Amino acid sequence: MQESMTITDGFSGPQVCALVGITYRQLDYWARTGLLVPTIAVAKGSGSKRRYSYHDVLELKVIKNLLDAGVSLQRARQAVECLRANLGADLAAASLILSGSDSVLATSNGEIVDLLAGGQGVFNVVPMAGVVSELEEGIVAIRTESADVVPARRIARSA
Amino acid sequence: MQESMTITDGFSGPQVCALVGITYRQLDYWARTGLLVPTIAVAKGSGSKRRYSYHDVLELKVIKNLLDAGVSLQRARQAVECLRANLGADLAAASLILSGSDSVLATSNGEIVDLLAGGQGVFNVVPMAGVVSELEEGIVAIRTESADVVPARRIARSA
DNA sequence: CCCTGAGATCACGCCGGCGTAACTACCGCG
DNA sequence: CGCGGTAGTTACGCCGGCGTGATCTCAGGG
Repeated sequence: MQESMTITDGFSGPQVCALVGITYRQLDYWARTGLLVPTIAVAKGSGSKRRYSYHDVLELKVIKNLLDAGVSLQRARQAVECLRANLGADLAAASLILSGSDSVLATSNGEIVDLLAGGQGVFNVVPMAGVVSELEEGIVAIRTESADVVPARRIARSA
Repeated sequence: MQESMTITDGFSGPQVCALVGITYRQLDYWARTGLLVPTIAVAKGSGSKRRYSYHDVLELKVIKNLLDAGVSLQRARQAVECLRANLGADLAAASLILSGSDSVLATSNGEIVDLLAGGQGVFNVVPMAGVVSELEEGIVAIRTESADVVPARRIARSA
């Protein structure tokens, strides 16, 4: 998926909103307050376009899931930092765990159990497999929609 | 601990604040908005006294821990409901898990792992052992303080 | 009875998060 | 160039949660 995407690709603001299931207002607010700033291209004024990477979108999806679980944006900030510190990890096989001011990407059930057993306070656990698969489905869907539009034009050109 | 407490005992508002680590304003707001209404005695106007049971205080401690983990009051409401539905459970050996609109008191690591594996979305996990032990320590402490005051009077009386 | 301490209540306002509508600017096409 | 579509920006206000200070009421003691 990522391999087929070049650096000039990425996702527009509205695309991201559709993929992640959030309002444009939310996305804008998060960009403005520095929670999640697009890594490919920031906004340069009215009429310009932000550009988000695959990893940006994944992070946003995690934020959304945390919000749905009643977790605050402040706390979600911690999750984003952890994910950005683990850019190369195999996320689909991991669970992101927030505990106090620590954050861990646990890669086995044993690791999770150990963390929970050693804990005081509440843990927020984000199984990443679901996040990744859901996002990939969404990306396939919008790429398919875009492809539907483009080939029609190309057919017209060759005829 | 609970056995030594009769129905007329319980904890005052300010005692609860000290035990749980919250402000009076918070406690008052939660009582007024119905998040956690004291079960022994509600407020009956200015100058009256609320009275909280041990289980009330335990629930409040869970709420506080959830807040500290960035979880919203709305979500904490779910935790309270689950705990109230399990009044007789051995809480010290369980973990409270919030998942979507479901809540479970898991009593084994295997159960926790199964829940996490079957999940979409984010889990809030509250290991109850820490909550219970911390609360019991706190209760011992305030009972000790109260006892310090009372015996001194009794010594004076026998001398 | 009066006073004091304790607990509850009231009132105002702050802050975060974001809904909603209107406005601005950019880009591409004819 | 003009126009329309699209995306970003601005502005106002709502709501939840609660800090802070002032006020009210109850209960007990002198």
